[in-house]
Amino acid sequence: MRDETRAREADACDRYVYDKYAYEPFAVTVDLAVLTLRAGALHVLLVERGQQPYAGRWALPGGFLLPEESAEAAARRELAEETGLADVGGLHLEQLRTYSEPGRDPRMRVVSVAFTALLPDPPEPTAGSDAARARWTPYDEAGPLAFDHGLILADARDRIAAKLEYTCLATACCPPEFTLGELRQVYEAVWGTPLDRPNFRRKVLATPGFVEPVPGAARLTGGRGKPAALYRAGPAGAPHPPLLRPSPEGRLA
Amino acid sequence: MRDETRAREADACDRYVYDKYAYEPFAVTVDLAVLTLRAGALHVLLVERGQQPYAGRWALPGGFLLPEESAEAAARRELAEETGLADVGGLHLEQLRTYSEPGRDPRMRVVSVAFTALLPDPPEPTAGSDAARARWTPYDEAGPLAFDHGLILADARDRIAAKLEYTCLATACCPPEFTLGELRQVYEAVWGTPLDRPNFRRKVLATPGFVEPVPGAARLTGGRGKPAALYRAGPAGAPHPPLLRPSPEGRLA
DNA sequence: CCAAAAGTGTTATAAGTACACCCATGA
DNA sequence: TCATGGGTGTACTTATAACACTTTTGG
Repeated sequence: MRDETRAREADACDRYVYDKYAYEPFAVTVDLAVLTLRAGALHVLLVERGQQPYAGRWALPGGFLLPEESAEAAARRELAEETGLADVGGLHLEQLRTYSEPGRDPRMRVVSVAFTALLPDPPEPTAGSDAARARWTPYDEAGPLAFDHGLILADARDRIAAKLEYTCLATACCPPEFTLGELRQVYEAVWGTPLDRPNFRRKVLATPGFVEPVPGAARLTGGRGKPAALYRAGPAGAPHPPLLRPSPEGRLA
Repeated sequence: MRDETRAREADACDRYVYDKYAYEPFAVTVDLAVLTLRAGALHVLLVERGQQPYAGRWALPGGFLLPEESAEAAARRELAEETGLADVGGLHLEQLRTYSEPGRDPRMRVVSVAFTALLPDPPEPTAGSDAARARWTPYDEAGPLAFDHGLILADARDRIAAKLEYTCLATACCPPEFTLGELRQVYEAVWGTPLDRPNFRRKVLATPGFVEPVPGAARLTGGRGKPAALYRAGPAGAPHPPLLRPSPEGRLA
C-alpha cells in the first residue's frame, strides 16, 4: 500500500507506470476446474493441499504464471502436468473469469484467472512433482474446497451447462467414437435432468455437422440392450436452434 | 524473471509463495468497454492517450487496482470517474475476460481484467482529472485503438449481443421510461440487423416481468408517427424462451 | 422369458416468421 | 396529403414435448 495517490494519477491517460516496483506486487495465478464424465456422473479433478493455509483440504489444481507466459498458456501447462496427458493442445479450455477479492488468499494479494476444461476418458491423475495427491472426485462429493475454489467450481459447472445449450461442446467429453446414449449422458449429468431419448436423438441428428456416423460400427452402451451406432464429432460449432434445458429455472439472470 | 524453478516447485500443493518480491511483478489493471446508444447507433466511451506508447491514439478507459480493491470495485470506480455519474452502484457491469498476453504492453507485464457496461442516456464524459480527452465514439468509427483494446471492444460487443438473447439486459440501455421502439433499437443496433416490429412487440410483452406499462403515458419516438406507450423495466432477469437473433450466423463456436 | 437400451413414428401444442392492415401524429 | 412510427390481426411454417411402439441384445 505504498502510493495510492500515484496509482490514481497515473490512470487512464498515462495508464501504466514505469517504476515496476512502486506498488505492492500482485501475484497472478491460474486455477483449473477440470471436469469429466465417469460412469455417467460428473467428476472434477482435485489436488490435496500439503501446507497451510487449508492444509489437508482439497483444491483445484493451478499455479503461477511464468514471466513470459499468458494465462491460457499457463492453464494448458498446468493441465498437462496434472493430468499427464500427452497432447493437451487440441483440448477445449475456456477462460471462466478472474477472481480478485482482496482477502481470497490470507497470505498475500493473489489474482487468479480461472479456466474450465471438459475431458474425455479421464486418465488417472499423475500426482506428479507438484501435487501431493490428485484424484477425480464426483462433483456432488467435492466437499468444502480451499480458498474460493468452491465458488470457482460452481461457476465452471454453470458455464459448461450453459455452453451445452448453444454449442456442440458435449462431444469434447466423449471418446473419439461414441454412441448417442453416451452423448446424452453428458447432457444429463451436467444439467442434472433426464432427457427424452427419441427427441434428443432427432435433435442431434438434425443439426448438420454435430455428429458424423461411423459406418457399420456399433457398441453396447451399458452392457445391455441393442448395440448402438457409433458417431464421431462433426465440424459444427453450434446447433441452430439451440438445445435448451427443459426447466425454465437455472437460467442466468 | 528471477526464479522460474521456484515458481514451479511452489505449485499446486504449496501454491502461493511467501516471498512477495521473489518474482518479476505483474501489474493488474481493469479496462472498461462502456457502451451506449445515441441516436439509434451503438457508441463506446474512449479516452485519448497523452503519452507513449500509443500517444494520441484512443483507448478504453481503465486503470490500476488499488491494493485493497477487487477488480469489480476498481471497474466501478473507474466507471464513476470517467462518466461522472453520481450513482454507479446499480449499473450493469460485467466481467468480460482477462487479457494476459506477455507483449500486450511494451513497457512491462500488465494483466488486465476487462469489463463491459451498458448505459442509458449517456452524460457527456467528464474528461476529469484522469483523461486528457474523453468522448463517445460510434462503434463503427472507433479506429485502431491502443494496446489490444480493439480486441477487447469486439469481445464486449459479442458478449452484449449474446446476452441480449437470453437476458433482459436491453432495458439497462434505455431511460427509466421508454417506448418499445426505443427498446427495439437497442437490439437492432447491437445485433446490426432489423427486427420485425410486430413480432418484437409481442415477444417482449409476452415475457412476464420484462417490461411494465406506465399507465396513460405516451411519447413520440422519432418526432414522427403515432405516440407510443411508455414502459418501465420489469423485474424479470431472463425471457423464456430466449429472443434469438435472426441469422444463424454470428453465433459463437 | 424379461429387462434394458436403441431406434422409429405420431400427434398436439407452442413458438417463430412474414406479412397485410389500420391508427395517430407532424410537416 | 404524405411519410413515419405505433399497434393489431392472421396464416404459414417450424420446433418442442410427450408418448406408443418395434428391435436387438444379455441374462
